[in-house]
Order: sequence, then C-alpha cells, then structure tokens
Amino acid sequence: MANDPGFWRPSSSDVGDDLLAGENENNFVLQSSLSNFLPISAHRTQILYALEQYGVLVLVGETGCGKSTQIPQFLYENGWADSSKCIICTQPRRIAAMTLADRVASEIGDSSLVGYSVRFASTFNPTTGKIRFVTDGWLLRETTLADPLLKQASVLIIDEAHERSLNTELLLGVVKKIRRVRPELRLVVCSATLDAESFLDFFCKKTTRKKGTDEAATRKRSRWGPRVDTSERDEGGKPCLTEGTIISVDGRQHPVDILYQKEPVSDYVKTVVDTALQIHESSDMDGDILCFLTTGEEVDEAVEMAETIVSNPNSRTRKGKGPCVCLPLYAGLPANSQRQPFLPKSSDEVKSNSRRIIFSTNIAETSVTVPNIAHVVDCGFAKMPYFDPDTGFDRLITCAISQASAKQRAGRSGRVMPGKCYRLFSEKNFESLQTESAPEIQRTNLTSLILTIKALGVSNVLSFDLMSVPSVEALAHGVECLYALGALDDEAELTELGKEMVYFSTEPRVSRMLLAALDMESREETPSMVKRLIVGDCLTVAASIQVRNLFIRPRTENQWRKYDEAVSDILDRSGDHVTMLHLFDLVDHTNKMLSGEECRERFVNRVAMQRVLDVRSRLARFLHSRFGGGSNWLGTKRQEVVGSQTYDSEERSEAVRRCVTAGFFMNVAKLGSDGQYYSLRGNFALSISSTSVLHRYGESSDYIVFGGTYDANRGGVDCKPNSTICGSWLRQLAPHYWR
DNA sequence: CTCTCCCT
Repeated sequence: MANDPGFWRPSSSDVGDDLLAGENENNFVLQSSLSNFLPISAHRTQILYALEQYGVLVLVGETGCGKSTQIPQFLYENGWADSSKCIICTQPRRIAAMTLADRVASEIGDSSLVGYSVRFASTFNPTTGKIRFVTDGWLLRETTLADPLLKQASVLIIDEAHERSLNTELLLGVVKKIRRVRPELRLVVCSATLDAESFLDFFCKKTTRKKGTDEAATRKRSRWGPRVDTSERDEGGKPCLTEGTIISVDGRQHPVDILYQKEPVSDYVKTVVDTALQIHESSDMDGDILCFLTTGEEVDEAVEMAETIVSNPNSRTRKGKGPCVCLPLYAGLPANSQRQPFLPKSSDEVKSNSRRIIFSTNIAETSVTVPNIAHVVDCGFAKMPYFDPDTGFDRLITCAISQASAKQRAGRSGRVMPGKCYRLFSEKNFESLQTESAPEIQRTNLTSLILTIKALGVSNVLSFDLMSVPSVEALAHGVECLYALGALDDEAELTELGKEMVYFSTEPRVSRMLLAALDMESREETPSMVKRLIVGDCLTVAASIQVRNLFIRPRTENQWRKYDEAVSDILDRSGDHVTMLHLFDLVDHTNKMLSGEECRERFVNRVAMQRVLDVRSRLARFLHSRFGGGSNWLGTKRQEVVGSQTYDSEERSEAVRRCVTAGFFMNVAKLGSDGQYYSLRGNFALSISSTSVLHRYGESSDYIVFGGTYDANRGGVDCKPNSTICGSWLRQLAPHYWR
C-alpha cells in the first residue's frame, strides 16, 4: 500500500516463528491440500521416543503442523492402544473434536477405531475404539463421575492448551492429580512457544539451575531439552515418568508483514473501513480481507459504512480493481448470514474477480477460520469478560488486546499465501501491551469450578494444584455462593444437595432453581395446576438462560414499534422470565416449531429457539433419569394445560419467579428512593437493561431478581433477564442469607 | 436503545 501514508512497516516478520500455536488446522476449513507432507511427520520418531522415556511431553506446534491429526495416529500405530486402553485427545470446542475425529477416521480408513464424544453426541465405540476425540468439558465430567483415574486411557493429549480455557486449566489440575497415582498415563500438552516451559514446570520438578555465568546455558537447555530429574533417574536409561520434555515442530505459516500506524487512531471503526477499502483498491495481492472489531454492533456499522462508500458512484473505490463484497461475522448473526464467509465464492464473485471484506468480532480470532485471507486489519481492542467478586457482577469491558492476541489475529492471514496485517496502533503501543491476557480462571465466576473440585474429593480447595492461581476474592465469592445455595456446609464440605448438584449440567444457581421446582411439585400444599406446570416451566427458563441471542434486537424506531406489537400477546409484566415462558407456550401447545416467518415477525432467532428446545428436552431427560417417576414435564399434560390456558396465570407466574429466586437470590436488587435499583448484596447501583420487558413495559417493583449483569454503553451496569419479586420471598427462600 | 466467545 505505497500510496497510504497512514501505515509504516517496521520489519517483515514471519509470524509463524513465534505465533501462539493458533487454532487447529481444522475448524471449518479442510486443508486437504496439505495431504501427506506434514511438518509433524519429520518428528515422528522423536515424539514416540519421548513418550517411551518420559511421562510428559509438551509439544510446541504451530498452525497447520498437523499435530492434532497425526499424533494420535503415530501413537496408535506404535501400539499405545493395543491393550484395552485408548488414546484420548481433548479439544476446547465441540466442532473441533467432531471434525478431527471424522478426519482421522477417514485417514485411517476405519471408522470403528476413531470416534468423538462430546455432550449429547458420541460416535466412539468403546469396544473397538482406539482414538477418542473429546471436549475438555466432557472429559472433566467423565473424570468426576465415571472414570476418576482415567483408566480407559493410555495417553492423554490436551490440545490448544495455550488458550488456557477454564476447562483446560481444571483438566490440567485433574491430570496432575491422576498422574500421582497413575504415572504411566502419558500426557501430551500441545501449546505455544511462550508458555511451553511453564506447562513442563507444572507437571515436572524443576532442575536446579546453576547460578552465575552458567545460568543462560542452563536455561536454554532446560527450555528445549528434556526435564531430567537426575536424583531419581536409573542408570540403565529406563523411563522416568515424573520427567518431561519439550519438542518443537515447525508450522506451515507463510510470512506475514506487520504494518503499524504512527499514532493511535481516534475512530477505529471508520479507520478499519478506510483501511480495508484502501487495501482492496491498491493491493496487487489476491486474497480476502479480515477486519477485527469488538462488537456485533460495530461490525454492522462497518459493513454499512463500507457498502455506502462502495455503492457511491463518485467513490474512489469505483476506480479500483474489482468489486467487493462486505460480510459481517459474529455469533449473534442468523445462521444463514453467519455461513456466508465460509461458503465458496459464487460464480458471480469469481467471474467479476470480486474480493471479500469480512468484518468480524473476536469469533474469527480462534473459534472459526475464515478461508482465503491475505490481509488482516486489527483495531487492537476486544471485549473481555471480567468477574468482579466484590460486587458479584459479570462485566464486559472493551480493552486493548494482548501481544499474543495481536499475533494470533495477524496469523489469520498467511495461511494460504503470504499475508499482511495492518494494526491500527503504533509499534510502541504494541510493545507496551501485555504479553498475554489473564487466563480465564482469573477473570471468571468460580462457583461451578469449586463445585467440581469439591466433587473430586478435594477437601481444601486452596490446596488443589492449578497452573494459574485464581484470586482469593474470587474463590471466597464462589465458596460463599455455594454455601448460600446450600451446596456446602459449615465445614465447606459438600452437602447432600451439593452432591446432587454435581450431576447437573447447569450452573449451580440454575441447578438450585430446578431442584426448587421439583420440591414445589412434590409439596402437598402446591396448587394442582402449578404442580403440573412448574418443572416444565423451570426447564424452559433454564434452557433459555443457556442460549444467548434468543431475541433479535430491533434496530430502527420502526422495528421497535413492530417489536412492541409482536410481543404484546406473550408479554408478562412480571418480567422477562415469564415472558420467555409465554413464547415457548406457543410452541408447546401446538407441539410445532414456529415457522421462519413467525420467528421473523416476533424478532425471534429461530436457530436459538430450536436450541432452547433441544437443551430443554435434554435437561428434562436428565431430570427424568435422575428423579424418575412418571413425570411428564414437557409432554401431553403440559400441552393440554398451556393450550387451554385455563390456569391461573398469576399463580403460575409467582411459582416460576419463586423458583428463579430460590436459585438467584444473590442477584436481587431493591428500588432506591432515587428510582435506581441497588443490589442487596453490597448495595451497588444497577439499571434494568433497555431490552428487558421491565424496562419497556413493566411496572416498578420494590424488588427484582436478575439473571446477569453487563456493562452499559454509557457507564453503569445493566441487568437482564429480570423479574419482579416480593421481598418477603427472600426470607422464606433464603432465610440463612437474607435475614 | 445497544451482549466477546466457549463448554458440561
């Protein structure tokens, strides 16, 4: 981009050299062209030897080196699955586990040997299977509930460990514990250059480092050589399973040119659009453009801005090489639009030699791989979730990305051809960024994590060995929350209720809500209509909470008017929970999913709604298997009742809100004399989200219960979903907590 | 009147 004075090029750098070993070489794109000459193949012997000799192998493998597909096959071919044991490979994401299993099955040519197991779906055959791809989360449940010592496995491969997801980190702790009892369980941790050593440190004793001049040499050796504990090692070279080693494998990344701004930019959305269009206009390189922004809203704005400029006949881009297509990409998008960037170019696009400009949120950083990207434009910011244990609020803050993140984004180009990355900040800014962002475990609500650790039989949660240590405040909040929910007793041991909650796949608060519903159903004094509806209703609420983007957000004044009309027949002034119920009543009483048109009219995301129904029926099946009986929570009994609507809706609404409160009583706010809500826990100010029923149509209430909080645009904290409640319920439902 | 992304 010689004609663009905005950027300068400090150096040409091969991002592949130090790129955090990106995503899998799988995701949406099958790279069959990589075929049989993968860089990992050159390391086959080295890897097999390492696992003969050591208990732990940290594998530094870059994007596209083939580690996820090849290592399980090397191990299988070398007899690691000859006994009744198998090779397990974990992934942070379902789609990765599933596509990898399919691909390895076809490479081996025998699908009875390879399969995946993720929540609600499994193709793995336990009698014939040798290689099992799973999600971290699935394996965690397996180790807490079914196979605590992971006896089914001879080798465990933990992939994408550099992402440090909550589940990965918990799993690392669990595996460390298992290896104390079963040191023969081999562990392969696939990670990035920067933290390879810290993984080894976590699993293996550190070598005593020499002081003084030798230090540098020792460091270097310990970093790349085996981690040998000489005091325990036999002379005969027998394997020492408490030791580990690091192997590094080259990637197939093409070089990526990094270009910086001289000064930080003031309006990054506009600058992103300008930059993308300038690249389109002036670059000789083929290949599409991927732009990183922070929110779906910004993405929409950028697409609109770019399309306006492009369609303007006087615009300079008309003089450019060819046409371009602007596409949005973010999670909240309807499925159809979300698929667009991954589809092969249409014949029109090919004929006119059109270039795609994809405006995306963080989803394209690790979760999905957009094909054919030659240019990346990086605004340098991202939305980061952050849990504040003092207030108990989840927050979502726009902040500068880490260096690792910037490298990862840059690396999204250069996968199929040499790439360029335009950073909308200066090189000096880059140097001042954090090397890595804080791991999720240090930024999140730990309630579920603590429950899982307790379920593993750990009496002192603080003694559980984790790679990244969470803050004392967050741990204390988690323990407080579990205690208040009745899952922990005074000695911080699991109660019967807590043990029951371990089996639930929902977060503890939601589990508590469902248990409250079951309890209400079983009580004699409960009115019969409530008995028939309450568990099904709470299942609907539980499932809705798990699925985001159920409603499509109106954008224009006109759309808001239509939205008001659309919700009028399902609206319940008590708030969002019961309103959601009424939406699903529409489906329940006909037993038919809403049509695409009905969904559009009602501003409902059809895919999300279908997902709620799926999650709900699975939760119902779980409750049924656990609590049995002839319960017909979602069946014909319910259909008759919600279809006829002969029930007392006030009675039903109160019953549901009581159950919600039984789980979410820590999330209660009281109306202050100034008209603002304040959380009972800590007295922090809250506003009702503008998309909440209570904001647009509700009546004011002394107390509300809210599902979650998020940062509002103009400062302050918003909450949603909300329902009105009576203060007196708190004394009945959580007397130990609110006196 | 404005919610990043995963997972059991």
